[in-house]
Amino acid sequence: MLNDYSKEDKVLLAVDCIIFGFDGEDLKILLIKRDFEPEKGKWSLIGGFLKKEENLDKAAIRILNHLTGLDNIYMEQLYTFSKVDRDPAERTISTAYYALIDIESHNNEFTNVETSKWFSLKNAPDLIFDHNRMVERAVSRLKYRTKTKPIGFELLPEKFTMLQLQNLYESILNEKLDKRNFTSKINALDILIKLKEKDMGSSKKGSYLYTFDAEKYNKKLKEGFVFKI
Amino acid sequence: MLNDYSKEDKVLLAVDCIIFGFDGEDLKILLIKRDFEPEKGKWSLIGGFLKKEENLDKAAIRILNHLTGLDNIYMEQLYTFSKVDRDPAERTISTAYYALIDIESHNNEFTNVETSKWFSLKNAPDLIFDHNRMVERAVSRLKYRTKTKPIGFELLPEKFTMLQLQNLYESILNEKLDKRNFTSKINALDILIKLKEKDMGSSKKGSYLYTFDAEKYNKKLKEGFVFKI
DNA sequence: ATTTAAAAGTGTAAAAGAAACACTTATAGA
DNA sequence: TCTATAAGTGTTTCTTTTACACTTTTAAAT
Repeated sequence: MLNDYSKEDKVLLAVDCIIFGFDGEDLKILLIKRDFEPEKGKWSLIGGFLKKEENLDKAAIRILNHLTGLDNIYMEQLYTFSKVDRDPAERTISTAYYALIDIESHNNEFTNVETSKWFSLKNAPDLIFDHNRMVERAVSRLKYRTKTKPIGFELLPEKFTMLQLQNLYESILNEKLDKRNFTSKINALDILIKLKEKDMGSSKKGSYLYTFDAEKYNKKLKEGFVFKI
Repeated sequence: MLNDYSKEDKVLLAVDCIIFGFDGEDLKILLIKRDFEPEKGKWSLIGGFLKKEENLDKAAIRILNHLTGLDNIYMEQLYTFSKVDRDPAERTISTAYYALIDIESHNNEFTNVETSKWFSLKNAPDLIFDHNRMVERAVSRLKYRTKTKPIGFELLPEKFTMLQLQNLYESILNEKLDKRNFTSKINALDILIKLKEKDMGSSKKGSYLYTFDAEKYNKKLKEGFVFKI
């Protein structure tokens, strides 16, 4: 006897992406203005539908790439939202993903969307459907992840100053941190490379640039190292 | 212009449940022997398909209740698994949920499944499809949750001893804990009620029984209390 | 009645980690 | 050469976590 799948309901499975960016000041999300009904003209996350021949991770990458031109971006599945009437047009389920991108280095890549815009989390507009709840959940996941995985670097340029890193953590965790304690904590992790090069833009003295040493981090991971901010 | 949903692929959306139980010794999961193809005769999580008129939480509750008779059970959505060929019979996506139940008090309720069985996590059999990976993920989520939310009590009888609680935490976290440190940590949380009653089964002296004080916990939550083991 | 055995119950000291805190240095630009 | 500005740097205090062992209670055996 074969289980009879044919009687079961099939549904549309959407993928929506919360795209986080950081401009050195504020944590931001990328939103688009919908140019189709329902909810035309309102702000929304970018999204699309899963195709039969791809898995959700692939769909998320495709959708992000198609709408923004972005490639090779950190993404993580967040949660699947399934309220019956979440999309008034049709019964859809949506699996939310969040993505972390460095705004600076991808500044010119938003080729396919005229109507996309970065918003500071604090003054982001109201979103369609259940997208506000998706963002909420993404923010709290991001807080947790940045404390336990070195993913903050995904939001920064390749080279960054200690102050930029601290500002990033302060924005994500939504709290002020002590400069000396932060610096020594980060240094104690021993997963950054301090460059000879300085960023002279922010002060007269200039401040040293760092990069994340992914190789060293992975090596330490294997030896039982636990990342913890 | 309305977005044309009709061109998009629809898929079967399954729900699979990792059911955790605790017998005072080991952390266990409830599995069933499949009596239909594919993979007939192999062990599997319980599962079913989402119906059009319900959301995933409801589906998970329905599926758990239908196959086990269990009701009013702690459940949480875990992750959505979507590998293209995860089910060889047909393209299905599966959202996994995990449930926590107290084995003792629900001992006689497994009415609808002749072939269900509790397995210690350590010597659970190999499972069909991607169910092993689901269990892995559920275990790690459970570890995290028990450290940060008072959900361990869901796995214990209404009244329990301090030692039972410690054994539970040791099983979930997979590490030995110090009795004195554990007791004072739990007492410091101040969310248990110590009963006059003793459990005389485990020793000559007998050990005091406790219950979780959900009301007090919720009141403390509102005042900013953070649960942390 | 007394002894025995077995788990329950309890506190303190040492170590580690987190938090608070302020002055010196380097350098561009005036 | 003076000035203004952010960068860079250690120590002390407090809090939290860990390590550790003896006494108490009582049922069961003698």
